[in-house]
Amino acid sequence: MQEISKTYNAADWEDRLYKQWEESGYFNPDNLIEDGVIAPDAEPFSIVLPPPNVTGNLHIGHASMLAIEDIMVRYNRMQGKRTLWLPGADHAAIATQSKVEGILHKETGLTKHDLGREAFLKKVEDFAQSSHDTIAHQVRKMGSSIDWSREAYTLDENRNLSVRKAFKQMYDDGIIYRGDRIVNWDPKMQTTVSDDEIERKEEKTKFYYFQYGPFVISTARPETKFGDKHVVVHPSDNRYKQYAHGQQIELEWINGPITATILKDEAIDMEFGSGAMTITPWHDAIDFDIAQRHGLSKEQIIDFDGKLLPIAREFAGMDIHEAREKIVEKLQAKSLVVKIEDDYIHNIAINSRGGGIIEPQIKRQWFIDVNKTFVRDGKEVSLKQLMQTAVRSGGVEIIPERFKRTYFHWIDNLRDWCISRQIWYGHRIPVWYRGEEIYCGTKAPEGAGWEQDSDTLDTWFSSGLWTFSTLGWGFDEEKWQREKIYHPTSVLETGYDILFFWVARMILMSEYFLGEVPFKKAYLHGLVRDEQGRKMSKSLGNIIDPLDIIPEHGADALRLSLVIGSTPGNDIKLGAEKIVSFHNFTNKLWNIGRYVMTQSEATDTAPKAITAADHFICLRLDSVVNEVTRHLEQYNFSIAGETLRDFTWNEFADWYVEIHKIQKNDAVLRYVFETLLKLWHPFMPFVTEALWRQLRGEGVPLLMIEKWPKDIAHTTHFSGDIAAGFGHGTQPLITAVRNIRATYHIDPVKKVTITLIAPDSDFLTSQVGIIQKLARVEAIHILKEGADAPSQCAYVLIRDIKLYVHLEGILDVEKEKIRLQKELEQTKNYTLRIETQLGNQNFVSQAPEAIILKNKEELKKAQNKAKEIESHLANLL
RNA sequence: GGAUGAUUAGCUCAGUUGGUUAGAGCACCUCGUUUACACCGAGGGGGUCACUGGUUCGAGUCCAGUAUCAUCCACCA
Repeated sequence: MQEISKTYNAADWEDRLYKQWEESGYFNPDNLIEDGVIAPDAEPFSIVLPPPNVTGNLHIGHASMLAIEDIMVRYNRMQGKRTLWLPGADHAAIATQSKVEGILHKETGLTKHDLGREAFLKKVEDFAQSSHDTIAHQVRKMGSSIDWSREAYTLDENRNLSVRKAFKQMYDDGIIYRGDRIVNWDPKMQTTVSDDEIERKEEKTKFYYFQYGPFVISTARPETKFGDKHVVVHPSDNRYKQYAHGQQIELEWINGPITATILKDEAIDMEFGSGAMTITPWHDAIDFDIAQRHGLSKEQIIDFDGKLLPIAREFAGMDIHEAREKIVEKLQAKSLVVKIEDDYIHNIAINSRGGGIIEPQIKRQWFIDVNKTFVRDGKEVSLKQLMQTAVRSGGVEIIPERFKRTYFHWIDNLRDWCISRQIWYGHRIPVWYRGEEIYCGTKAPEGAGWEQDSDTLDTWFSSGLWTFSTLGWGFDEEKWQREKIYHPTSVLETGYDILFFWVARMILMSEYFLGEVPFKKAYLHGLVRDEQGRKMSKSLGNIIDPLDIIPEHGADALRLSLVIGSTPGNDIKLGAEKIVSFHNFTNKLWNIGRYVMTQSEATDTAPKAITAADHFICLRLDSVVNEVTRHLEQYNFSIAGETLRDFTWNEFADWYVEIHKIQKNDAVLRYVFETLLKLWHPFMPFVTEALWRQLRGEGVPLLMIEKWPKDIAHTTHFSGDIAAGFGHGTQPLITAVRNIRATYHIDPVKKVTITLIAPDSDFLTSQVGIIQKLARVEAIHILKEGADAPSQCAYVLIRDIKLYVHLEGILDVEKEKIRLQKELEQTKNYTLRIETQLGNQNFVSQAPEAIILKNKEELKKAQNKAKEIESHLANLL
């Protein structure tokens, strides 16, 4: 037996073990089949890694995502499924370009235009590559059992082919169109931004009231008002009923007299300001809609750099922020200013991807029409409807369910998706122009003189295809045919913050191109926050970097602290203390292992005899196996982990191991511990694998591919009557039946049979109907007092009625044991037999007192009075 | 303005279709170093489950309202 360190030193093991796993090839399901670890026709289980942006390092949120996904993947692999976890990275077009522009400017003072498209793109690619390498390293550090052989990038050659195929198909179907529409223009980054990428920030500003002919209009942005020649009021606003819709008036405005037209439109809020407003259709989405409704012309006031156009006359060429005060001065000189408020709170729109203040502009862009209908399975549907149906029908189950509402609400308000961006880093739009000719295809058209559209696609267009573009769709038909067994993927695990950006768009794309959902379940995890619940950010200095934690505490401790205490859709708070406590736990497990190793040999598989304590721990283990399995199936990772921790520490280590010191049963000790290692493996892959190798020797198969424990080695038989001890004489019958149901975990839908023994049968007869209905009782037998109690029953006393519930075959062993413990002193007329199968032998125990011995009290005695306990236990055999 | 969630021990949180005396980890107090572990063990204190009503034999759990906090969506020209 080799010397084993007293404490677990994660750093000594982790890299070595990861290398061993990787070299085994078992992260790749093909190898699992080839080596006979799983059956060739095994059920697939697949997850795509939400591709991290190549904008830098992974943060703690990524670590949490990796931990949860690795639990699912390792668990399902051990369940014998054909398990694939497919990695990749996202080019994050606008975010990455913006980041590199920033670095470039800081380091050299140059802009991307100084370098030119090609040279700048080279820089971005270099940056992306180095980010990618960092990320891949970090993903490994977390212990992620990912199939690196299938790694993909949203902007690599293959994905480009998928994107082109997708674009062309949508273009040919008329789903993608080009149009002049109002878009969110970022003058700083010189690109459009989608509605979802906009962040709003409160700003205190001045608010101006101007005289506009007979009307008073208000605005926070006087600089947009040059071209306003329509004043709009609500149709039912009595203040303006003397004016007719379409009526023209002459008035004095910023640059002289103009003719304005009065419009009546219900979009106006009568309560706000004077209830009258002028519109600037080119620079405001609502004004644009009003103008569209009334067929008005639109005029651009501000150029794409944020400067005023010639319509502003002497202000032309001026930056809009500078111009504002000057325009107001001019209006003041003309006595057109009615009032100026100073503390007006108003929201400004900002490009959340590191850009500037959004200026709405009308621009020719590419859009995906979400409302256009097409024929699918003989029915007219739109993309919106496809997205709705996928979730409504249960094809995609969202966990937690409440996000369904958010999802539907978002779709209801969804407008056409602007997919073109005026940035360089991304998939070029596969459209070519030659004069008036336009060509869309997966390859450049033949012939000279064609020029490709200079815009690129929104990054979410390519990530929307991710579940199938990674499996060969669009670039390798043979691969796709082979691998589409993994589609739809089993589950998508990602943050709720990208429900709209990504989750919804994947559903859109997959439904459109494949006619199926991209994943069967969407598990949405929360954000990781600091101890005080604040977002982690550089400026607050509260960032926990996974790479700082892992060397000191180990990846396992980090994983546990991110999983335990975390429920889907809720943010989790993480502090150093929590990590330390799980570090202590990994060490605890390590030391239990040390004890097991010094006490037993790998050959200890069959026990010579079984004591009551052995039975008890085996029974408990079985119940833990069942609970943990159930929780994992239901995505309750936190509860699964807690159940395991409580059992491992409080029952196995503190109780059974102590008993083992007095009364050794090495086979049972080993059996329980090795089963625990398997159960813990998905949560803590490193320390469990390290212990496994030490317990079994280096040459053995990896714990990673061991079979998940599920064998129920224990059966229980109860016979005789069991007294139920609640609410004697105080509660009505229904309550009693419900109590028994709850106590024995009887399925509420399941009907039971009850027997009542009472002196007053008339009273009972009158109650039969209601009891049957409310307590879901199949049959009620009423017996006269003095009749014999039926067997296989629990009974309860209610006043002077004895109620018996027939329990054959539906007793819950756990609950029953606990209850038995309490009832022990009062009732003696039962027997309890437990059979335990270990190694090919059956062991039978008929010693109920031992099963219900008061664990820790007995243990204390055992420690203090070893002799006494020894004889006590000996008597039980 | 609309929506969603949270409110349980000093702190962080469990509590899954309503059911015996509301749990855990950390922190705190007492005792103990007995060969797996002091990164430990034994024991203990501490909760009007935010508030007010309602439904029920029974409510932390279900319903209505209130308060505080958080997040998302829409935004007023």
